[in-house]
Amino acid sequence: MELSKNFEPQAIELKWYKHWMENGYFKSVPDGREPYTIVMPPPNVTGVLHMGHCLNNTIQDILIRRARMQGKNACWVPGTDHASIATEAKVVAMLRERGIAKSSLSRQEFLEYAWEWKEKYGGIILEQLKKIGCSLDWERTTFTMDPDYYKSVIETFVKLHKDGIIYRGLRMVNWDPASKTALSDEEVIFKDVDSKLYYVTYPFADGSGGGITVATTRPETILGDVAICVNPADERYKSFVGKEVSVPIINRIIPIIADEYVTADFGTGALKVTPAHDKNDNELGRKYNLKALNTLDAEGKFTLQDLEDELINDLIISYAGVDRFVLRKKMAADIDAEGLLEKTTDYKGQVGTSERTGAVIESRLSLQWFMDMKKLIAANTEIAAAVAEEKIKFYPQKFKNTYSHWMDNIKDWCISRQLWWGQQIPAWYDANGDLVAVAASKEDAEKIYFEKLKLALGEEQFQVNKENLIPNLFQDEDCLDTWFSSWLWPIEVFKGISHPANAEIKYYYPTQNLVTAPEIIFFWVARMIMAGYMYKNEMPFENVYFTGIVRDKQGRKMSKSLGNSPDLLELIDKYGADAVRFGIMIASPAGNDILFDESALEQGRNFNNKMWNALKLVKMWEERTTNGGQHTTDNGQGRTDDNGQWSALWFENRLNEVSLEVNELLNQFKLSEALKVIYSLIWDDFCSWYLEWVKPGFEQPIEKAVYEKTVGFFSSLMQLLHPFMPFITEEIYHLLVEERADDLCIKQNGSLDLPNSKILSEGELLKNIISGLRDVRNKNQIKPKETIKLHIQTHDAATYKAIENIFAKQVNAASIHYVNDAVAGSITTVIGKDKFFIETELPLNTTSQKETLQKELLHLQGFLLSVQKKLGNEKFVQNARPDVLALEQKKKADAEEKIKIIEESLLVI
RNA sequence: GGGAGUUUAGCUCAGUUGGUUUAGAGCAUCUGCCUUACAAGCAGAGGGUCACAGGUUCGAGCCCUGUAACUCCCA
Repeated sequence: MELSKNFEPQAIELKWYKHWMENGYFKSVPDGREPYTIVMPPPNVTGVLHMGHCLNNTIQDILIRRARMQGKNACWVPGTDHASIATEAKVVAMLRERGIAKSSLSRQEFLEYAWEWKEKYGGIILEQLKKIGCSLDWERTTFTMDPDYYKSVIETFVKLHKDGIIYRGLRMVNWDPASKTALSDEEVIFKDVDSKLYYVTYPFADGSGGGITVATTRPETILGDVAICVNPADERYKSFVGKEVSVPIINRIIPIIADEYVTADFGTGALKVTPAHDKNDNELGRKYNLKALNTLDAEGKFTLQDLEDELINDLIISYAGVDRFVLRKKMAADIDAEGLLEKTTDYKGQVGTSERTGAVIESRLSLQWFMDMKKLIAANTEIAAAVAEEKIKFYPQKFKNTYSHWMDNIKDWCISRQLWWGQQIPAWYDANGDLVAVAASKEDAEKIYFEKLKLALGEEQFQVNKENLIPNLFQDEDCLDTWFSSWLWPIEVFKGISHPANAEIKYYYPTQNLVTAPEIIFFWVARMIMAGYMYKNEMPFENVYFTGIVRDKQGRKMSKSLGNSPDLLELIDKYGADAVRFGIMIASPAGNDILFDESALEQGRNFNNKMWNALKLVKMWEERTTNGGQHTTDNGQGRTDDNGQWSALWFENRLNEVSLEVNELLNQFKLSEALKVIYSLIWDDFCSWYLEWVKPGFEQPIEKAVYEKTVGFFSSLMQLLHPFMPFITEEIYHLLVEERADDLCIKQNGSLDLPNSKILSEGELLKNIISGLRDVRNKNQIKPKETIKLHIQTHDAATYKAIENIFAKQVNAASIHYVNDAVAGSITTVIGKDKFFIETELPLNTTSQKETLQKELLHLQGFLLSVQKKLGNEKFVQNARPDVLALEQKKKADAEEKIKIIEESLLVI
């Protein structure tokens, strides 16, 4: 067979993915094997594959493929999230493009458009995951608004309401004026902004002249002010407390009050209190029984609604409908015109913004549904304990603290959203808008309605008026926070809520690993743990692996707006999926951000190419094997020649050694390190050393046994690498031996033998000799083609005899002799404790040899000195552990011996 | 403001309960090679006061205290 010059990934990737699918290798059904389950964090249904997904899913694929090869029943569940806000925003934008306003549609009509959009664009991302080789069980694909899933979410809500954990209340919420919905605290991102502090004076109402000056970043809320507050200990204002001042522009008379809450050294030490537009002000307002006057509407525009009882002038009327940020400047100017703006200064502050729309959040008093988190956690102590006690393990561990800290300071969760795309809140109201029932269906709600009536009217009256009591209930218009459905994910993908105690949930739950970003530790991870303990009385997963954020070369977060996020599909086309997987995995330890650099993909592609060429080399030997048998032959130069047997023995041990190491690393989730170790095993040990050692001379045959061993090693290497780079490894596995009966994808890992340390250290010696002698050749400018005669002065000729044939070939030595004395007129070098004399035709350059040896000598003398110092220290000798002491003594003896050898060598040069 | 973490070669990172050769790897750099698998390659080399200042110890990259810079989370 003719193999291409370089590895060409495109065709083979398609071929193998199809083959794996056709054979159902990714499909999982419960059986007698141990399950190994991962539920994929469901991407937004409208999402497209980006670097973060690629990293995240590559990691999951590595874990799941490894488990599959370890004989476990590997099940990786795909799916998508309906992503309420994000998707609704996209649908609204799409409608706008078609000239349709959301407000012109009924809920039903809007949802029809949304589903149409979902069917068309939803799940593109799942197709893209196939390109990077993800071995997901596609038959299990789940969507968070599938009928069963939807039903489960509703049932969960009803039950939690019944348990008193979900409640409805008028609270200050985070309001997103762009999408006109409430948000949870977790959806608010704080950002640093350059703003201004406006120093506004409120004149005393008694006309005594003067006033009190407050510093505010938000003059646009001034018309909602109901008090001025100072710290009671603040000497400057003590006499002011109890006085009244007048609010600029509207001339409302408000009191000056005192409360510890105010910090005396911020601004002027006086705070304006606006209960309708600030959380803390709202607290103050409640404490002192102050009215909350709302002056901003749902879109963040000025509204007169709450001011109608007051004297409103034309200026105030002109504010109606003006956007908050425009209003800020306008009002500052108007206050200035009244002579009440003392000054403005620059100020670096923070504002909350919406995670989805980026809009600046308003605190707004609003009637919403909440979950009482403290109550929930108190009833399920395992939620906090499981992580604290490491029943659920976090990688890296530091996130354990983050989790605990959040748990300790948990706030109620606002779960209602003023959106249509999502699970509609199962609350029912009567014609007056009063809440009648929380129930999964209208029928249930009506039943409850009648029960309540019966209770209120009495049986008799109820029966009489039954006919006239038409319920006329309507459902809450709002829908639930997306995360209120995703928190059921690991349970409901196996129908654990909709069909409890079914065989699947029993088998697959709890899952083994969750791989996700630390950003959603509160949004999702913590809440899944809650749901797990509440509904299954069991943790949802054993391990959580937190990936880092993918950043560009300059450390900037990848984002659409910066345009620094490369097109993944293009990268896959250019480098191949295996190379992309390699590139993204090679430098991404758990929890660390990864700096994405295309050169890492090049490294991956080069690695592919290296393996491809190794394959070509091995295939060249296939037709030229010989049955020389196990005996050694005389190669005519007085050296024994084992035809590669020793090399094969060495590599077998090296392979075992590294395989054990890789196992250990993977058990600790050190994926990146494991890949590095495999990379080096293949490139350095296998290609650079082993293949060169067993490589026959030009057009010479290779020992059949060695050839077969080599094919076996190569296959094992592919098996070791397969979870990381599935495509090329499967391809090479099949090309190495044509007509294989099995596929690497499901090949089971065998048990590993402990390596023989003697062989391994001999291998190290061999490498050192070759490197050392090549260095000498380089430094003395001996051309690769020129042969040398090698004389070795050693006490251990036996070890050398076994490997001399190998290093002779590698350093192009025509002959090897063992001597007892220095060889005159040769280049001298010291490797380990042995002296090597190199005879060449070239004139000798003794200066460079001397320099090298002297440098080495200096280093050894310095080293010896430090060891001697240690050993000369009585306290060390008394206190150090015996094995440490013995080691230091050995170091000393070794150094002294080496120094002696080098000194001797220097004498004869 | 509260909390967590990081600081080791030009870059990205390893460095296990303190002792294994006066600190390791990959990439990048430099030198020499078109050697019949691979120039997307081969062979070799150089490069670090382990952020800084103290301390504990016979012994510190690792433990303690302080300082500085950076990052993340929370308010």
